[in-house]
Amino acid sequence: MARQARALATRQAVLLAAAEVFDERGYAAATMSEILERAGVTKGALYFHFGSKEELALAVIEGQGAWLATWRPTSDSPVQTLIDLGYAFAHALVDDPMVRGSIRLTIEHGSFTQPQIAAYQRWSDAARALLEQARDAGDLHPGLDPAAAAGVITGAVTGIQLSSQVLTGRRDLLQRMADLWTMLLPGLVQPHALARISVAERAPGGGPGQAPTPAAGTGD
Amino acid sequence: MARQARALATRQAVLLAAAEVFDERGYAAATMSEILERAGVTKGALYFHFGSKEELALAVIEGQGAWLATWRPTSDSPVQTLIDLGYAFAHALVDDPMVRGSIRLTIEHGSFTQPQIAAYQRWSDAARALLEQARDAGDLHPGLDPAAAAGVITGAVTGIQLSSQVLTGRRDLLQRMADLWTMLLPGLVQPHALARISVAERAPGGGPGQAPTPAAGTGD
DNA sequence: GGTAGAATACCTACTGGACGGTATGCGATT
DNA sequence: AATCGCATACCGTCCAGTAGGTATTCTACC
Repeated sequence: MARQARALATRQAVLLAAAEVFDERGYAAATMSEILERAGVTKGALYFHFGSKEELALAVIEGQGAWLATWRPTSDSPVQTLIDLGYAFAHALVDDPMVRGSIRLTIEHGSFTQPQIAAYQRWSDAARALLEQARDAGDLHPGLDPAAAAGVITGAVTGIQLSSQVLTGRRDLLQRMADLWTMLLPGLVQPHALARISVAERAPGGGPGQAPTPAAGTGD
Repeated sequence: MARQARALATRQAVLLAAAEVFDERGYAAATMSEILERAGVTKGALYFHFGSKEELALAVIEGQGAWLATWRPTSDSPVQTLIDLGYAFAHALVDDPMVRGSIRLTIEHGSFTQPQIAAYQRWSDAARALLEQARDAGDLHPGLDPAAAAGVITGAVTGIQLSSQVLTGRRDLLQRMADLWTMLLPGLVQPHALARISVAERAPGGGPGQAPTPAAGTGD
């Protein structure tokens, strides 16, 4: 597909710079000039890889899916895996510029319409799949709808993350995540399952590293 | 202060139009031209009342505080009041353009920094006050921190609202709110108190109407 | 293994348009 | 008659995108 290694490198540089600028300024306020400058490439190079500002933003959003796709279960317990996923995501929100930019663009629903619906859906689907496993294992409260719970959890995580960012620059994100799980789990899982779950973060680092295979090309 | 009734009317028209446009496009993508057009006023009129685009946005954000300030407890039970407040807010998010625009601007943390922190804080403080009352009444789980719970609740509501907007244009907002309370309350209040609380929406309409006294003037 | 030439990858300079904000003037209200 | 409230016309700036040329890398053939 992409022929030269050099091309891949500049493409990645552009994507990273774009993610950073989109994260800091938002889509509309971000300027191509700042992205160019930060990536250390020229306008011609950028527009060779990405046909427009919007196309570039879509490629950044796609990075979120790439991150999620690298996630692997961390426990036999689906609920525990869900909690671990939440913490890994929280770390990515602090450390991984691609994820940060992607999330900001996803939250800004203005300019586009379809793509960030897909992004939300991906998270919700992942959570629902884990919750369905938990239900089948008899861990959840009877009558609890995994889809509804998945919606609540993804929404809550989204909002927790957002308020943490606005209020403290995400400095208290981990604490807020712990608070969320502490208060939410009793309404989801039965007491016998609750006893086997660690609500606090387990592994200090956690999460997939930088995605090895970058976003699929949306170019040309 | 404001001398003529006509002036107040145009000011309100501008504010309303601005709230709508900010809600639909976001701060940066919103143009003054569209606000002018929708308000049916000219540039001179607008800039007489608001010195800049940012000042106009701040006035819109202030509408959120005005809405919250008109809220009055709806029940003897603080927790029930909190739930009712959530539903009233959900209705305002659907019906009240000022609240919608204000929320969108609050969520976009890019251009400003201070004001929307205040907006978040107001919600968090309101929730914390109610939760402290609930704690003093012995309704909460012992050891539960009202401030932490308030943070979780405001964050969760923020995110629920946001995902509902992106995914369904807020059509399922009420359902998602009900889901949230159903799953969250067991982690907050003790069983004996839980029995006295209605998690579903109680009054069909609900919430303060359009704020009678508009936002305090930031113009001069 | 050297070279023509064809893609591929990138650079520079420019453009057209839109946008926020201002200067100035004029009727209405007090 | 003086302030208030608003209208019109204009300005400087900045930005996404493009046109057209240049460098780099790959392929093919000798």
